[in-house]
Amino acid sequence: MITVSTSKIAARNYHHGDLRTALIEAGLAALESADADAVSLRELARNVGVSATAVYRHFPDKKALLAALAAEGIARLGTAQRIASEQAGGGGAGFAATGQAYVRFALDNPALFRLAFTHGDHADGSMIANDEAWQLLRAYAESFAGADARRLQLQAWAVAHGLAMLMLDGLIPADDKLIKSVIDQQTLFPAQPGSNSDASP
Amino acid sequence: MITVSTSKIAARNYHHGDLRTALIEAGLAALESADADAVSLRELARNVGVSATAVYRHFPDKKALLAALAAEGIARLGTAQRIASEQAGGGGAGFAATGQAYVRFALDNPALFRLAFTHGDHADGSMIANDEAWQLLRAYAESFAGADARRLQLQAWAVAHGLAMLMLDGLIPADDKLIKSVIDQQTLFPAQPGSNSDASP
DNA sequence: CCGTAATGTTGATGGCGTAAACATAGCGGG
DNA sequence: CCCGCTATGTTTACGCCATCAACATTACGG
Repeated sequence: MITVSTSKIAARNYHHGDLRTALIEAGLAALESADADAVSLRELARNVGVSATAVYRHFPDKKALLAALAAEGIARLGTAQRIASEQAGGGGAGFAATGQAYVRFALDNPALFRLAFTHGDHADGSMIANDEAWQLLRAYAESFAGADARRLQLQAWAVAHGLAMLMLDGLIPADDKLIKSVIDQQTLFPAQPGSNSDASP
Repeated sequence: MITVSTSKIAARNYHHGDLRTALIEAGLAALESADADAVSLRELARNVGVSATAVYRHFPDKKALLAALAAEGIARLGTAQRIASEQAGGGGAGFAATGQAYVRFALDNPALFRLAFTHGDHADGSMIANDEAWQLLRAYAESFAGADARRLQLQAWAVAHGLAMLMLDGLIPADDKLIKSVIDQQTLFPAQPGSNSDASP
C-alpha cells in the first residue's frame, strides 16, 4: 500500500525521479475532492509539473492509471476492515464491525470507493479475491454458517455494499446509527440453520 | 413511462416535430449498448439527425438529459418490481420476488440501472421516494417487521442493491440461482422479532 | 566514454460540452 | 390574409480532453 507523502523530493531536472508514484499520489489526492471521471490526465500531469503526455511513459492509457488508483483503494479498504475486525475482537462483533467499516470507508472516500468497485476490470476478480478482507469475510461466514457459508458470505457483502452505495448516492441518509442498525449480526443473521460456531479455519 | 417506438414519424423540415422525445429514445437506445458516460450529446444528436446544439433547446445541459433518462429507468424498474410482486402473489414470496426483480432488472439494463442510481441528483430523494416500488417495499416491511419496519426495509433494499451492483461489476457471477439464493425471504429474514404478519395497510 | 534505452517535451488530431449569433418556421392577433 | 413573435434548429467557435508521432534529454551498462 502506498503511503502518501505530501512533500516529495525536489526540483526537477528533465527527469522527474519517480513520476509513476507521483502520479498515483496526485490521483489519490484528486479523488479526495472530485469524482474519478472528473479527474483528467492533463490535470494530474499539471499538478505534478510534467507535460501531459509524460503520463504515457508509465501508463498505457488513462484506464491503467485509474486501475492503479483502484488497486490502492482496495488495499486501503482491506486494511480498514482488518483493523475494525481486530478492534472488535472477532466473532459476531467482528463480523458486524467489518461490514460497518466497509460502509464507513465508502463514506470517507467516496470517489476512491466508487472507482475501486465500479467499472474496474476485476472481470478476473483477482484483485478483490486475493484481498485480505475477502479472506476475512470467508472465514467469518464459514464459522457462522458452515454449509451455507457461501450464501451468508454473499449476503453480508451485498448488504454492506448496497448500504454503502445507497448512502453514497444520497438515497439513504449517511448516518452512523443507521449503519449500525442495518449491519448488525444479531438481527441480520440470527443463528443460521446449519450454524457451526466453533469452526475456525 | 415512455414507450420506445422504433419507427417514428418521418423526414424533417427544419423543425423536428418532437425532438425531446426523440432524444430520450435515442438515449435509452444508446444505454443498451454503452455506459452512460460513453454516451455523448453529439452522438445522440447525430442519431436523431439534428445538429449538436439543438439539444440545448430542450435540455439545459447534458446532466438534464441524463436525469430524464434516469427517471425513465426508475419508472421501468418500478414497473418490473410491481409485476414481479403481483405474479408472486404478495406475502413473503412477493417480498423476495420484488428484490429478485430488482437485481434482474439491473442485469438486463446495466447502463440504465447504473445511471438511475449512481450520481443522480436524487439528493432530494423525491424521484425514488415517490416511486411505486418504494411504497411496495415499505408495505412489505411493515407487514413483516412491525416496529422494526424501517430497519428491515433498508436491509432488504441494501441486499438487493448490493447484489445488483456487485454482479454488474463482475465481482459476483450473474447467476440466477445465486440471486434466488441470496434474496430469499426464508433465510434472509426468518421470523423477525416484533413480527406482525397480519398487518396489511 | 559512448551509445542505447528510458524518460519527457512539443505539436497535432479528432472528439467532447457548451456559448453566441444567426436562420427558419409555426402560430396567434390585426 | 398577413405580420411579427417565439419556439426551434443551425453554424461557428472556444477550451478542454485523450492520445499519437516525432523529437529531446538524460541515465546507465558495456
